[in-house]
Amino acid sequence: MKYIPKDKWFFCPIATYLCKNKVHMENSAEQMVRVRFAPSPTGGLHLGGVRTVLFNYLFAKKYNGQFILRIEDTDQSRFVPGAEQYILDTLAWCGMTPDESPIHGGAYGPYRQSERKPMYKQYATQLIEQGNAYYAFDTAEELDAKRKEIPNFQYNRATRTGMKNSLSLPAAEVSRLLNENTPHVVRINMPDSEELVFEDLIRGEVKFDTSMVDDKVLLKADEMPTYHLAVVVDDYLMKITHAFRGEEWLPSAPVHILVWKNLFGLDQMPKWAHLPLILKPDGNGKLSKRDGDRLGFPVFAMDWSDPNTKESTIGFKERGFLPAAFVNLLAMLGWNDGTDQELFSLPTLIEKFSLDRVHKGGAKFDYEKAKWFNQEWIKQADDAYLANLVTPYFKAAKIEIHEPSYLIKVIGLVKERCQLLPDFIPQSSFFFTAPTEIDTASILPKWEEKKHCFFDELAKLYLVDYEQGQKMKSSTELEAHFKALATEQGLKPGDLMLPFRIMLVGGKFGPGVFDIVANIETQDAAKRIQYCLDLLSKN
RNA sequence: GGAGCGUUCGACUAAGGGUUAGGUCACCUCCCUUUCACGGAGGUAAUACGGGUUCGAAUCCCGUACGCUCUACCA
Repeated sequence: MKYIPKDKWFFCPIATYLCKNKVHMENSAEQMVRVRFAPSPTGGLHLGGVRTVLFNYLFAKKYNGQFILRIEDTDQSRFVPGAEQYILDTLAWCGMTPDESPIHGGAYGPYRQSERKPMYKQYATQLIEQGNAYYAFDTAEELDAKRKEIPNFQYNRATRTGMKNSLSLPAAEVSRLLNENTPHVVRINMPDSEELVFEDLIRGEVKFDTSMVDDKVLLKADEMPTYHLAVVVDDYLMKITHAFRGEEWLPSAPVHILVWKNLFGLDQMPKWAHLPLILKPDGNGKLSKRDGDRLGFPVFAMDWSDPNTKESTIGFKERGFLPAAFVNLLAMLGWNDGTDQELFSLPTLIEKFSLDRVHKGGAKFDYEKAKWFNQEWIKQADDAYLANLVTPYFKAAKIEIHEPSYLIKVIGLVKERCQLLPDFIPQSSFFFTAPTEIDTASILPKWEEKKHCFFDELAKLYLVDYEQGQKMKSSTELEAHFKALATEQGLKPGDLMLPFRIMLVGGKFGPGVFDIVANIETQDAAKRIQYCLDLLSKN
């Protein structure tokens, strides 16, 4: 294909033809793909939520479409300050920038439902006029009483005649109540027995019998829409072509389908895709924040502290996950590309993503595997990039970094043994400061005078080397020197390695012993040897 | 209770009528490294159950079981 400037390809018939926009869009081939993520800003963004964003984003970008963020804040009683900003921050951290949002703007705003309030009532009125909805005057108390009285009370065609609404009351009474501004809601009028069928992009054909669904509230007493009305009206007004949401929404799909049918026509309706749930590692339920607290892993993308309850919850970001790893592991929960590949960058995901490879069944979250993904991404990550991310942890641990290039070098040496960013501290602190905790217990059993002499000698030689300007620089040189000295004294080098390691790092961990000596100064090494020797003498 | 959705190793998944049911994480063994990790070589381990259809079923059909989601003037 010849190159077509991006701003020109709209006008190029060949490009339009080749453009992948039209996949899954059989009924309206010219439409631009538009998807939305529509969270309610009530708290931290949970794994499942971020994955919904991801699939939206991947799909949109795959087809050169637009990804919209719409804030569903119709429930004023659940408003939580900061939650919207948190969502924005999370998307930014993950690298999934919306094309349109409350802060990015766009041609279909406003993007907060609370600011769209005046737009909904007319649609509710239209439904009433068409006979697809009705006024209901029952108070919350009356409904509660009803629910107590009848165990599985449903407001539906069987019960609505016994309730206070414009279907059961005489017209004059209804007008009176309306004129007196009696608080009321608008409920959908579920038809008697109609089969509602739609094609779910993931599950195929899904059928519902309207006689089984109840008369959901569409417009609340405060004239705010419920989700059921808002999702339809806004998806229509914002020209959404594909609607992705969690599987928990499937049972209310018939309500939305019916509203679509009666308001805008089914041919205007976006394609639905109900994503499988992310399940808790043990048991089978939907993963909740509680499970993370209980099992010791994050569930939210980033730290969240609730301004009302003051409760704070750890996030993947602050636990030390790389955004690339987080996105990668989320993508693999319910999707794969059909090959054995598991490591994908965001651009690769965009390229490879396909809805027909999304699973139907829920996926249990496995924190161990999540950490493996992170380790893989740490291993691939650029050392300077990691240095940046890790610096705050060093500050928190009160370890001073004098020379950034030294940090970068150290990171290259230790990164393959770190699963999470904070692991860099124990894995590399000894490159900066002498260990304070020495695992002498691991030395003592095989300790002997000969070894003491050896190390005493080694320390002296290191001091000499330092004073002469550090002639021994490379780890190979240091190793050769060490082994020669050991052999000279009739000792097996191998028997000295573990004690030496412990003297330098404090325990049985860390990179190659001579890589460490080569990076700290020989004077420093000498000091550590002496310090440990003193400790051992005391035992 | 009702409706809807789902069900392959412990976990994530591949295989869409014919494979010794494959890979990855975790676990175990060994090699490398006299640490840990990385890397390498092996190992344990699965088609929920019962009927069909078929020469042949994880795969198609029907039941059953189990699980989950929903069943608010919450999303």
